[in-house]
Amino acid sequence: MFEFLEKKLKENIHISREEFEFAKTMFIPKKLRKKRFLLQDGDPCIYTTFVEKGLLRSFRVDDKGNEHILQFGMQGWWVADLYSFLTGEPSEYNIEALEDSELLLITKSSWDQLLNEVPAFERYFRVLIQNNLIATQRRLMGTMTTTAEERYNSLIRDFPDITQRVPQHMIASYIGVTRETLSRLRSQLAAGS
Amino acid sequence: MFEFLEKKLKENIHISREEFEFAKTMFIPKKLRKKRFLLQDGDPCIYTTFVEKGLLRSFRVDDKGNEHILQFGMQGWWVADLYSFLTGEPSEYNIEALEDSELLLITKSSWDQLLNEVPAFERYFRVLIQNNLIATQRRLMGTMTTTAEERYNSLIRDFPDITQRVPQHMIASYIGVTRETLSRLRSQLAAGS
DNA sequence: CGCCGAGTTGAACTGAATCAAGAAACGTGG
DNA sequence: CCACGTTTCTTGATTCAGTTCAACTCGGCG
Repeated sequence: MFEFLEKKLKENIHISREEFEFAKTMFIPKKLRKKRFLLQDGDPCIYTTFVEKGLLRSFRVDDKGNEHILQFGMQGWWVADLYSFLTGEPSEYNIEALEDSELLLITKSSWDQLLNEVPAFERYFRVLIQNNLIATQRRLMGTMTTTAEERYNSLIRDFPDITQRVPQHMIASYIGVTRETLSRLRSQLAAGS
Repeated sequence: MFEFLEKKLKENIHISREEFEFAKTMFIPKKLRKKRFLLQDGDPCIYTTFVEKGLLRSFRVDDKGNEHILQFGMQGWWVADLYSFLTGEPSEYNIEALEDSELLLITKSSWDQLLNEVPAFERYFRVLIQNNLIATQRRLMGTMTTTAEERYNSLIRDFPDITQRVPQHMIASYIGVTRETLSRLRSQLAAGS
């Protein structure tokens, strides 16, 4: 249940066996079946989640009822609504399993304790958040500088298997277009190649 | 020269006088006159910069020659192209002073040393980057869910003095529209109120 | 004085959204 | 294992927000 977390930690930081054993006690293992929710908007996001296995999505629903995906969370990724997690305010996001998933949950107070008692975790999360910030800045500039087609292409370049694992309308709501537009885009791409 | 940095640090973390004195030796003070560049695309971003006084912008120029502003850096903010700073790769961003500015620069190796020797700095930057990530995620979702008008309104709500300090075409390239569109937007707003 | 960057306004154009309808794929219960 | 309803995907017609191109104004500054 902790294999992938251990792998990811060891890739990034150096921690002792005792520290890892201590860390393990801070997490709550949870299995979440496909289509079940880990967080629903209106509720506070009380956990940060590590994906041991499976696939999550975090998304917002706007006033017109359209979904907008902030993040897909695959194996080895962390998923949460950071703002709600840190402040305790109600979240505007939903987190849903797109596949049967095995998760490791950690509460804010356990997380704080972990960062205080094991400085290597402070570093681990700093680097993690740093990389996430870089990726999010890229995606933001992408929405301003590139067309929907280029954004689609770079998504499948970065995550080739995503087309097999998530329905197209969700890919559309990740790159920021309607499903109709993505459908037309794809038929043009298919014709052109 | 270090007043504002000291203030910001003390707001967020607890460090001893010795630690702060040590930190001060790691920074390179620099004055940068309006319209001068701190970073030009193609060069690696070798510094992370704290703005003691003045105003910076970081922006990209796309293939059509249009500018897209990633960030305004006002007093108390940090500015860099994180990716280039961390990897040493050439940057795709420019950083320019919009007002005569007083800056504190720190190189990657000094920064690494600071984080290693003073754990409170590791925490400080983790929190800083975390807040930046939350803000960037908000802005990203904003580009997908809101109109140019709403984005303009929330910008001036968050930074009321920005309209006095930066020309309108730069505000346009921050919210992601052309200057013409912003101009029309504003005349509608003025008429409606 | 003349020039240049900044801002405004108008007209034509365009990429994507919206509205609408149908086809294909999927899974759930009988 | 099939039947039926739901979800997903596609295709077409129309609309719309924002871009592009172009011309003109205004204010500062060498």
